[in-house]
Amino acid sequence: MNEQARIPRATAKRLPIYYRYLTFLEDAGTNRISSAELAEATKFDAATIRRDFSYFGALGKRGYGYDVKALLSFFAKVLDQSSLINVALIGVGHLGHALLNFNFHQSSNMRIAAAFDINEHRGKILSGVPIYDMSELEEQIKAQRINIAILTVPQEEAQEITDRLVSAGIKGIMNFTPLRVSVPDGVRVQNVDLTNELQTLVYFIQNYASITTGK
Amino acid sequence: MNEQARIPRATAKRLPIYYRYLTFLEDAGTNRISSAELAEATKFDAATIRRDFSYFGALGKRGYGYDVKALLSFFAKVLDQSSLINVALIGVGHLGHALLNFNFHQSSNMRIAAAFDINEHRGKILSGVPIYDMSELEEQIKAQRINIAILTVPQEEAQEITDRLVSAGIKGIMNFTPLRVSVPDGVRVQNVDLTNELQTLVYFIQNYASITTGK
DNA sequence: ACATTATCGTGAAATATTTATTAAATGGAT
DNA sequence: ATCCATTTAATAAATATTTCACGATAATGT
Repeated sequence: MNEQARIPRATAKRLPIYYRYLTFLEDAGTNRISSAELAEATKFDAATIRRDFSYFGALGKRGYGYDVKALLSFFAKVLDQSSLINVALIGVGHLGHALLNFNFHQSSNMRIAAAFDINEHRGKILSGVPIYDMSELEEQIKAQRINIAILTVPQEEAQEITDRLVSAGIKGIMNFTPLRVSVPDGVRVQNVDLTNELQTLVYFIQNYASITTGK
Repeated sequence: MNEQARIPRATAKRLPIYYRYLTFLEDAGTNRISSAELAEATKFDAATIRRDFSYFGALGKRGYGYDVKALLSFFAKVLDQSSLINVALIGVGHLGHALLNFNFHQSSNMRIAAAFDINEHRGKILSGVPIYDMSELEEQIKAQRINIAILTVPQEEAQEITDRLVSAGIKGIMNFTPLRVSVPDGVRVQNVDLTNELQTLVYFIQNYASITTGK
């Protein structure tokens, strides 16, 4: 049932969550896991989990569950955990600083390899990451073959910098600004809008009182 | 509640985004806006936007578009922008610090009114927000009638603190930890998992190359 | 060896969401 | 005043996603 027909997006978004929990289980020495236990930990419905896994083939054993090691090494391949992925951070303000200290590498194969800001920090190394001046953006991104960027600049600059990122070869942007930036086809933007998340939370509390599940 | 049939969740999540853009338009002195223009700014499909608005009744005029002021004041009511909403921040690490400096109040009716951490910062005031010791959690949350919390504590403590928050009356949690915490019915959790967002971005870039839209 | 139990995989049903289509209404141009 | 381009609202169709329900099957216990 495979030949890699495309996986539903909703499933794709859950993949990293499964992956992380599986690494936790392996570290804990757990050998087997059922969809029901996985559901308990991830808060996704057990049937959803089985369905998700089934897109990749029959990974489990009936009456038994899933073998943690096997599942983990399979998902490691799916998520391509084999190589380190370098990411650029654009804008080293408060949030940028926090992200520099946020150890992505600890629980994934990603790390911030370069950060950019206007003058203030240039030349410094913060949390082991060199800070470059914005003028070096294209040069460094190309030289370091980075194709993912985290954008934490003031809203006013977001579109202009996005354009520069795209022309430097960036293919994915995690956008922390409230502006919905425009990008050409082939570039993907993941918006992380903290004010919205909070406002949505407030709205749901006031209007959908008894429904629990987030995301 | 009201005679209003319940709005789809997908729509509810877009509401704050519409709201913010409408405030921007009003500030800019724009009087009318079409779904197509709104689509350009928000990156949602114009038909989706019209459908979203239509759940609230006929807010627009055919052949004309939407009146910015009218739409804005309507959404202000829907999102209950009338009163200030106090939020608690639990955990003042790097990310917590960034959130203290992140001016939610500027673009919404929310603000962090109290922050909690173990000893290090207790008694201080950071970015105008008093920092309390974790031991005062229940007391302060009840006294200040806070029902939303932002959780940026180490994963190991997340569930225990969540339980305390819930028993103190918290109804909504914006969870920055990778742990999927358990909460009773009536409490809503919004997970913001930065590592996941990045990993998802990587996955989409590698597997869905030409599809742009995020979220 | 056999029964019992656990648990997957999946077709089908149910929900949810987006997109296409069309008729009706509006404002502005002629 | 009439026509035309615009643009919504409503209905229908198409997609996407989740959930149900159950047969199939592996592991375990007797």
